[in-house]
Amino acid sequence: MSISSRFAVGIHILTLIELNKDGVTSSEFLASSVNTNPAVIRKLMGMLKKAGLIEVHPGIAGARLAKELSDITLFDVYKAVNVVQEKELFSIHESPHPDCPVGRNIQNTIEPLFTAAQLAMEKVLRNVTLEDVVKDIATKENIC
Amino acid sequence: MSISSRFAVGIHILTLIELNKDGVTSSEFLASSVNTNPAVIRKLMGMLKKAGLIEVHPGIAGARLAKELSDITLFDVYKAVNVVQEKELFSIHESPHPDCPVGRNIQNTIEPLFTAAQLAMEKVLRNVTLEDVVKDIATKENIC
DNA sequence: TTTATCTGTAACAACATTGATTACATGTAA
DNA sequence: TTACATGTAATCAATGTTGTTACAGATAAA
Repeated sequence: MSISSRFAVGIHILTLIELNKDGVTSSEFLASSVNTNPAVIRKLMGMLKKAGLIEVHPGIAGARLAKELSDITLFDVYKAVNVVQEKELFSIHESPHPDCPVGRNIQNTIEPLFTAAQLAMEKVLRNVTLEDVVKDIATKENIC
Repeated sequence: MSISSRFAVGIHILTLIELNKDGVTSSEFLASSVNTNPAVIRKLMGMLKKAGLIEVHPGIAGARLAKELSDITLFDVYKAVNVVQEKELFSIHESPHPDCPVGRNIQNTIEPLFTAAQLAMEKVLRNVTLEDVVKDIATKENIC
């Protein structure tokens, strides 16, 4: 099972808004680049807006970044699109049997281990900004 | 979205096999402790067996660990129960538009970042063994 | 004010995965 | 032979994802 591609698409959206900042980045334009439906993009834009990452207004075409590129980390996007809940990357089975020494302790024993693993993953995401992503694409395109 | 509880149940199974090593750990016994169906347990036991973590034989009740407790890491269990594929904790949208500078590069740019995050998470799992889990439960039960 | 165009959002379908359940074939030992 | 265990397939309900359609509401321009 994989984490929803909303995360990757969210990064795509923000990156394209930046690289197209001299133009109008509408949901249709984004949908074409991502290769999906404009309604899907608008739903994601709603999440990014709610998280304070972009500015977008009903009736007005286009979206703009609400923060500096270097102030937006992949973790911000990850949280914005709501793909993984806090402490819930891994799920633990409910209601193990309380009469068993393992059953009555397994959840409390496992939980901090799973949380530590999740936090390690999230720490990597915190250390990458959209600026890094944009620069990497610029390098690949030789427009640096 | 969460990683399947097969992972947590796999840990539960192995831990209980160890703590019940003087008895017979059948799928029914395990199912009772986990609070699920014996067939679910047998399916998981099949995965753990295939990964070389336990020994179990058709027609013979009970399972035994195939390795030392300290030689089984959470990562081994995680791989055994097949909850996350290599490089696929995060999914990336397919077929972005090749005519767009972002569309034609986003996958290659994002992939190593996602992989790094996944590896950081897995590294934590590699550093915890079943022995740690069993000891923690023993401590909680005051049977240390 | 009307019209065109955009965002915001809800409803629905198609699909995949999970976990539970049932059933039964197969293997083992008494 | 019998009792009981594992191995495994089929099915189902519940859930989440993604795509699609439709339409309400906001805005700007004619």
